[in-house]
Amino acid sequence: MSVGRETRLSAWIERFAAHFAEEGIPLIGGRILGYLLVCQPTERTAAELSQELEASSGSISTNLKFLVNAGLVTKRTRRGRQAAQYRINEKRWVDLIQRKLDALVSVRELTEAGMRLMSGDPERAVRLRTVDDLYTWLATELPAVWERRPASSR
Amino acid sequence: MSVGRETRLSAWIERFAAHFAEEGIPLIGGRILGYLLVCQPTERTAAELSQELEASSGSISTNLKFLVNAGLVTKRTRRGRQAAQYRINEKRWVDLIQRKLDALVSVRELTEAGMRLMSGDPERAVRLRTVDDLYTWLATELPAVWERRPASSR
DNA sequence: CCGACTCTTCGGTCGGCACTGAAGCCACGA
DNA sequence: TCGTGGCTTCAGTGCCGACCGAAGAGTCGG
Repeated sequence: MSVGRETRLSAWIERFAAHFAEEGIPLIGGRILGYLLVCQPTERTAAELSQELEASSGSISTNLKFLVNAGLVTKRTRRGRQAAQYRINEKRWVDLIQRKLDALVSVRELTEAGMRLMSGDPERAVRLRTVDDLYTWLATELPAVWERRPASSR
Repeated sequence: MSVGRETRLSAWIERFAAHFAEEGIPLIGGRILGYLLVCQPTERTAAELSQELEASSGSISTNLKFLVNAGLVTKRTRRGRQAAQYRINEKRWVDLIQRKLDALVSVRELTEAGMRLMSGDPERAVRLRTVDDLYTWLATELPAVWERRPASSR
């Protein structure tokens, strides 16, 4: 008998989380994202996430707060003493990518500042100029491409 | 009297290093990069870097090895008991950026794998599909833009 | 082979971040 | 006002990576 679907899914979630861990998102935060992208039903309580992902209630709370704050997860409260429900807000994934691109392009401000300090000594600036040219090109091209992204992602 | 040029330059180097520290490059490695981009003359020995950047010989050695390995710095050895000279290899800065873009685009492989696991349950896949579509779009657009980069950066 | 100099390696230290779990807080119903 | 249950906060722990500096390895001229 083959490995069950759920086992393969949790392996996928783990890879997913590992990738974003390299980008600075805590492991448990990445697991929450991966899990909420594929779980059925789509909404989960903090307690369910804690059990399913085998993480402490504290970690779940901290990471949910972070993700809700980033807009990637939506919190839905209910009347009564019922637990709040969390679901992925996949429409906001664009923001994640945009932040990445912005970080890349923002280096240009640094190289520009450096070029200003080097003004008056062109010879000394040639190395920095090569780098500055690159980021200047990026800063003009990337936003243009970004604007042309499909309407479905807005 | 105003702040001297060298003081302002080291402040710039510090900002430069701080930016790349957020991207995972050790602080001292970033300082080396910033310094080698603007120092005059363009080549420096490890001992000079150690003194100028106030870092231990061990840290300088480790970081130079890392940067040389990444292609961003070139090591030039000389006969006699002379110390090797290091200089920035600014032409390879494109590689740094390419790695960044590749990392971004590579998420698509993850989302695709997830979509495959979800095949047979389209309803359950709708959230992941939104994210997958985004990365698929990125994976087609970014390489195309990258190819159009100016010849001066190749 | 020796002495001088440079570079790398490596144990040790330090700081910071992720995570835990318990205690406290809050919201709600009774 | 009290009790119940869920959520957040926070001190404590462990781990990992950056950094240091000394010791060792390598390299060359004499």
